[in-house]
Amino acid sequence: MIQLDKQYEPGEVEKRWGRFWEEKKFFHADETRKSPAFSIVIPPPNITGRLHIGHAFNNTLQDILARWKRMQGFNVLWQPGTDHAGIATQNVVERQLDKEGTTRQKLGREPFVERVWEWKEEFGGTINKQLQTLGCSLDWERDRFTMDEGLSKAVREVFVTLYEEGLIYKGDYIINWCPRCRTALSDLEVEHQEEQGHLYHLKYPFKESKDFLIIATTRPETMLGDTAVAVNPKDERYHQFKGATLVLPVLNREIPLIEDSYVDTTFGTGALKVTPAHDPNDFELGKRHQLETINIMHPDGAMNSLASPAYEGLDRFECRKKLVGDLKDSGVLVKIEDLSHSVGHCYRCRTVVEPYLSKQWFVKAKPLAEPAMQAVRDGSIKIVPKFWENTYFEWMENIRDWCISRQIWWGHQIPAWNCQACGEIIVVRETPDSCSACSSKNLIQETDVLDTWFSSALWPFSTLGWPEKTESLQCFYPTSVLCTGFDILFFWVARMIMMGIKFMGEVPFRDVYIHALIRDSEGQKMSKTKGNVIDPLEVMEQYGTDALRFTLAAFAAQGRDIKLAEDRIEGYRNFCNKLWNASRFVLMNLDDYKGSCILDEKANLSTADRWILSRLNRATKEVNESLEAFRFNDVALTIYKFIWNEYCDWYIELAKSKLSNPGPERVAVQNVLIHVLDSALKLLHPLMPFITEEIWQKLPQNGESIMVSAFPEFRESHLNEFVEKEMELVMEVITGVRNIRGEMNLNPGLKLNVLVKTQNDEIQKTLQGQSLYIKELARVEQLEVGPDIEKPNVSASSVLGGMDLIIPLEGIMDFQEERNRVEKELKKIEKDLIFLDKKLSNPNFVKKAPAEVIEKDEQRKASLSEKQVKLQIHLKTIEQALC
RNA sequence: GGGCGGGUAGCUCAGUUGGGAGAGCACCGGCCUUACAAGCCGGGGGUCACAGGUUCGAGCCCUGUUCCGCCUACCA
Repeated sequence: MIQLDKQYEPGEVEKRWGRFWEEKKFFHADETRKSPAFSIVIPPPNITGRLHIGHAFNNTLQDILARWKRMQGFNVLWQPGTDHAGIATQNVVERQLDKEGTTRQKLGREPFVERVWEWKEEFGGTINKQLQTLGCSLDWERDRFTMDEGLSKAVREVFVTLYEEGLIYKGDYIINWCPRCRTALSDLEVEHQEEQGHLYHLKYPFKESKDFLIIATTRPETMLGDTAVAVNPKDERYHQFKGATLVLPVLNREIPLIEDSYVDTTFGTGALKVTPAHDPNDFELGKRHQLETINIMHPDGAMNSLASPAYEGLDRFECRKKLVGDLKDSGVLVKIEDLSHSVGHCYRCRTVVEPYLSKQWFVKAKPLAEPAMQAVRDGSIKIVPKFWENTYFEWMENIRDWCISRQIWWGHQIPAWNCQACGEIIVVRETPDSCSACSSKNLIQETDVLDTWFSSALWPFSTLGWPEKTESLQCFYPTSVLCTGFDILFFWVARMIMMGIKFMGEVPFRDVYIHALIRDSEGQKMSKTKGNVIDPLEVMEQYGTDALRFTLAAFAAQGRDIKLAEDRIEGYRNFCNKLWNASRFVLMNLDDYKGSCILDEKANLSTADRWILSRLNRATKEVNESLEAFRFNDVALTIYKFIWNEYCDWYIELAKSKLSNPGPERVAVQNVLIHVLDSALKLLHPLMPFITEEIWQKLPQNGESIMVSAFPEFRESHLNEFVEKEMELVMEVITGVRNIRGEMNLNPGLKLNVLVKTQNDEIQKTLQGQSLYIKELARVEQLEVGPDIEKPNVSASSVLGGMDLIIPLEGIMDFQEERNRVEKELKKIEKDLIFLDKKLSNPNFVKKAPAEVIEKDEQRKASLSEKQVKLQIHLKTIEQALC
């Protein structure tokens, strides 16, 4: 006899089955298998990462899909791996060095990179272990890292090919520069924030006269790099100064007044200071007018010698302060206005980003973006929910070249070599030993590394062995679904599509499922600094992994953000326990059971049996359809309701009476109980893998694991609308009796006699046939059903659809309670009748609404009227008794 | 500046073709009914942000307003 504890204890169970699945290699995907493939690549978490609620959410959804498809018989690959996370990881190790009182510069490049590898070996596996704890069925044998050998080869192949095709180029441009990380950033890596700043108005005198222009700037220190002042050619205010020369204050540099239609006449004074080396617009302007570019800053954000000795060495913000003071003293500063404007910050360290002129590598984006847009347009890739397609197109249409070089050390070093003899740039797959132009052996490799997202963009095929033509690639590319948050739609998803199409000639995935992001209960982004983090590991510890996973699935509606409420987790923990106890009940009643979980189709099934089978099939249908459409919340809700509100609340209760006597009825009920439980566990398994495995292993089945058992399929033959109607009727009577009992404060233990008066033969037959259920579940002593039942004067009564429910209460009747109850109900009926009357007396409604809608309303009106009359009569007798 | 998402019960959220609004938690009343008190039974609670419009009929479709959140953008 199998015994379960009274409460489900997840801790030990989860460890046990996690190990079991691992040992049995159930997560392993075999590319030689014949069955159709289903593949997902994990959004590779950073090796610096620790499992946060976002990971838990993202990976739970993927695991649900993987487990579901696996049970459906697909050859499932869920590809694991981690990302080297260039800047983030470098920062972590740099902080470590800082504690040791040293820096990466002191250490030198190679030893530093060595140090990062050491760090990776020691701590890089954390996130994978945590994903295992979460139950993720990733194929760990295929674990990849964006810097491992194969992926590095892919990166090199892609870089060289793009360079050869002219899609990668190097040049001097204004880029976003983080002075703290001392590297370039792509446009995406800059986070803009609206901040309260100042607009400084400065006087720039003309060389030839005493006149001056007033220009406005938010970054006064950049004036040290000014090489012109620009006005709009249409701006009549400045026509008289055409061709004039100005003298830059402080430095006394002579700079020209130029005309360019870019200048907005309505902003400030309509005169714009031009700093080509420190502003992207000014840079373009400078190119158009062949202006000199003067870079006044060191890479760390301190001013250099070109900023004049007075400011050299000062940090940009100190310089601003000092300069403003000086300008004020010298009368150059006219006024300071408050101005709120958006300021860019480094997405890794929050430092204010500086537009900075430097030599960088870029990917020409337009030619790659075009086919990537086409793929979504023609449906080769489907984005779910669809509204994200707009955002995708919006960005892709305005895409700008991608700055891919980073001045850090941790990452893929750019495969380009500079010939020290002739200046040739050599970009090749294999490290060259001499210059292709002048044969010099004096070559130095480019020191920059690639943007981390460059290697991530190749993830769907690089992980499968590309550029080799591997069997894995053949089998699993294109992948089936990509599941991710919208925060990396541009960073990652769009770039994967571009690279996938370019290098594989085929989209990287068929569906992109974009889920919401998890926020705290205030709707704020969770972050350690705010202290509003829900730690999934703690939640798993406290409530169990299955409860967490189910909660996440239940919250996964297709919106934009999720405010996670902790009490919901508790609620779903209770659901685990409910399932546990239902199973406990079933197993307790299986001592003499010789059968299996397979439904005995020949058995003589009761109405309740056929009802639960019908309901099971509806649930099965819904679960499969919802999973197909990535409606995880519907999946969760459907199973929850089925297990709790139908299987537990009704079927198990209905089953009890039939279980009490040995015989064929008991066997049949045992069979249905176990069959439905088995199916429900399977439906639930993708969401709650651990508890379902634990219970399933105790059922009379001979499979190895629920995770490789067959997922339930919809069977139309098990739908039975007639039986569902019958049971609805039975439930209505039971609920009706309970309602009266509750409302009239009758002792729950008190056995009642119940009369049901009805003219309807079907109802009579059903209630008489199912009277046992009513007696058991409503605690009824005697049930009498018929057309000519006399209603005793002292009785509570309510009118249900097509029948009157009468409960004689001689001696225990509280007339006042009954009057309140009936009056309450009459009020409701009156309200409904007024509404219906209005509707049905509207000629337009009767003329235009579909016949079935009108008929439905008319029937409702008739039955409500009948109910009203009966209740009024009943109320009268109550009132008489009260007098 | 442009775009997107949201405003539904006290709280957190569902609501897939338009036919009188649902769940969980919280609340009220009653129960240790031998699977489960992390439970069972019953109950109360909503002008579906606001204003128009389309329609016989709108939480759902259209227009406008407003509040919250996000993305995007070269007005110094």
